[in-house]
Amino acid sequence: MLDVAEAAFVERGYAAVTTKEIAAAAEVPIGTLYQFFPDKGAILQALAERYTDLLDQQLQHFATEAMLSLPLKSYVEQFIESIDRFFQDTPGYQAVFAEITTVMPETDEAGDQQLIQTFTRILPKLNDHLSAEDCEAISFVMVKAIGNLVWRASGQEPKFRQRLVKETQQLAFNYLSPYLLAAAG
Amino acid sequence: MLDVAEAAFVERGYAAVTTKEIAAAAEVPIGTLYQFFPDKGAILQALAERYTDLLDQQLQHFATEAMLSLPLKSYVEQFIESIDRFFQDTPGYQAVFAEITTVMPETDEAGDQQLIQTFTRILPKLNDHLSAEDCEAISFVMVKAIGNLVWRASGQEPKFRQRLVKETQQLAFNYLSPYLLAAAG
DNA sequence: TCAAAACATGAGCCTGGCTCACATTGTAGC
DNA sequence: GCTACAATGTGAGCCAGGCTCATGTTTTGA
Repeated sequence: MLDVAEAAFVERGYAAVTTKEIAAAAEVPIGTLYQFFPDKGAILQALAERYTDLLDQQLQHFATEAMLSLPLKSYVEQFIESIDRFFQDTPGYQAVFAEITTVMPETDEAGDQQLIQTFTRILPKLNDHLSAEDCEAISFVMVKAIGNLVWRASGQEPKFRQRLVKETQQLAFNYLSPYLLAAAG
Repeated sequence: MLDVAEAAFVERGYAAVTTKEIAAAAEVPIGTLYQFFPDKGAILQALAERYTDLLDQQLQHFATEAMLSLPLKSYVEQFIESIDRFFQDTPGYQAVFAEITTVMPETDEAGDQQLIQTFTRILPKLNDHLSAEDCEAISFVMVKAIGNLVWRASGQEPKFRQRLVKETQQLAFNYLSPYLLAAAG
């Protein structure tokens, strides 16, 4: 049912898809659809949560020993590549989150907050001198800046997209270096 | 008329405001409203263009001799402070652009593109060794990353917001340094 | 076997964007 | 001043889409 809605949203956009269509495509009467979801927005929200959990899971991978022991440069590069790949492989994510921001800003915020928290928990493992405040601010910047950049990049021509991903890696590395490199105070 | 719509959108959000209400508040019949704007989205678009021009004008200020001769650090700091101030002083911008992204993505894209172009024209004045490609990629990153960061920061608690603005300045400076500092190749 | 509870259904309500037939005002030729 | 015609203003109502709820239909349990 969610999958049917997802496919429709991806293809034609949230606003253009009617609840009647979703119900018809899922081969259930509208009444039944409204027993599972209190309103149209809830369908979007359910999808959003599914996606955020998926992306969050990917981030978790960067909390593993193997990853944490990499040089910062490689770590950041792989991190961003992984996000880029997620966006490429999950076209629904974009379709859903483009809408979520306006239709349900709280849900969008909650999703970002989940990612920020995950990242805030990773940071001390890279440098245990960082204060909690630092970690929160850095995570915020990373999630909001990189999330938006990679998202916007994914809509560009492949060649330019490649370049933008590289720039994003540069941006992230240059930003994090002073906080995370051994030389930092 | 635009001002009436703006006030309503800021207060209650685009979706919650009906065209009938706008017409009533502006003391014109709906028919008349629809002579000025082909549809509800056009009102939003008109507001968006007004805002983008306003912000673009602020960016132009950073193409002046006086500004260009500043050290990169101060230049970047003032640049971002200026954007932050714009967001603070122009609550309508946020209300409008939160919607624009989904309701009229082309318009949103066009707005960003206008800012990117302006910035692409400034960059060679800071370092004339940069290729056109470099300039475009850097501008893209700056507009999308900083725009989003400052926007999201503006919804946070004042103290945290301050911190985020500082981090954004750091982010921008660290990113631009290799491209723009004399030492750079 | 039969109440009564639980669930499924889709006709239709309601709201909000937008239209268009009609009213009003403005213009020009006599 | 009067009439014909154009330009403009107006708001009742059309239509689509989100959502409800009265009415079946099935399940449960005594």
